[in-house]
Amino acid sequence: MNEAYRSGCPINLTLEVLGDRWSLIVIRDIMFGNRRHFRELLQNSEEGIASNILADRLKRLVERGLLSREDDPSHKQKGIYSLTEMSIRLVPIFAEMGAWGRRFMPVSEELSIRAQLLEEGGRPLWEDFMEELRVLHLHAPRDPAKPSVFDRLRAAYLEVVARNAAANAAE
Amino acid sequence: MNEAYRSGCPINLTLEVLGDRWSLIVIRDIMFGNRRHFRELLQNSEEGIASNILADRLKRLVERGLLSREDDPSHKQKGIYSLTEMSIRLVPIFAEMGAWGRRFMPVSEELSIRAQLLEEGGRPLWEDFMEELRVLHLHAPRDPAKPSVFDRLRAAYLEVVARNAAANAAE
DNA sequence: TTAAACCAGTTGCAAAAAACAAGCAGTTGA
DNA sequence: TCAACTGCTTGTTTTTTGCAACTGGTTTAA
Repeated sequence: MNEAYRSGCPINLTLEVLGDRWSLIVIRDIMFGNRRHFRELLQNSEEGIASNILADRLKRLVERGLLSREDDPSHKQKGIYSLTEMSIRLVPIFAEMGAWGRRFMPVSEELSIRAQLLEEGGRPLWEDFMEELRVLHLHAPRDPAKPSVFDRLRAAYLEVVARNAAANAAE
Repeated sequence: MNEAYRSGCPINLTLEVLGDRWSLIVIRDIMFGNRRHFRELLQNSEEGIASNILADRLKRLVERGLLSREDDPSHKQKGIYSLTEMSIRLVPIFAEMGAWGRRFMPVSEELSIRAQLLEEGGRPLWEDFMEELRVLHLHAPRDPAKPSVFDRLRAAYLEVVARNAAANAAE
């Protein structure tokens, strides 16, 4: 019943919905890691989110329209979480946050290669990626001629992982 | 001494520094409202920040390099808070957050006119604005030929405020 | 058919952070 | 000299976070 916002400022309102240490992490994992189930989000979490926090954030994000939840037809207990148009449009914010983090924070190569591609690709790439996310999460029709940005980001990430694993094995 | 980050992901690292409900609000007020003293930030706060939270955030942001603090020569007790290159480079993130907030959240006209201009102006305007912030906060040399983005944002805001005040008075 | 593994969470508790209200000592200007 | 102003601090309550164990149901494989 607490629908009173602190102010009508767009920055503030964005912060009131996303301004905590976990909400964007959850959306990031769904968006870039294509994790769609509770356990996937919990167990593959790079940052080690706790199950109660994850449950709370998923609930809140669904309530606020940033995620949707459907039952998985293949398993009675599984739920499938999907992005909505609202969260798909966070791509530019993620891209800018990634660029800023890469410039000023001690990022790891493996985890920042995707941010680098997103930064270099610029807005046209972001638009392609958002269109792909709509196909993946909103059941929008797919243009089969277009190469997948998602696959490109994933391939670049796996390449760095493999290269570093090989370098470590050689030591 | 808790310098252990949760992960080396750029998104996560950005969130670890800025992912709370007040840090970006404080930077926003310094950046767009040109509030440079503690009391200015406290008393003009649209969202009503508490003094202990403000003190804590200012301290943290200075420690992490997002703000700098100098003594005000005109008043022995006053401190002047300034943006750093690190926080000036948040302009694109603010612009994207503003655009997202405007699209999806119940923003007020008065407080979103600046976000609108920033969105419409795009990256060239952001660059101009960042250059101006460097003049204002980093003592960088000013190009006198360039019209001030800061003044344009401020004028647009005051115009909306005045228009709405006139409309209310006429009722 | 039955046991083990898997599923999405929940519960209880301690610690940390946020929110609120009041107060403080030094500084300034009249 | 005194009121107003300065950047905070202190004490208390409330809320959020983090951790670990647990729950009731489902699926899988022997």
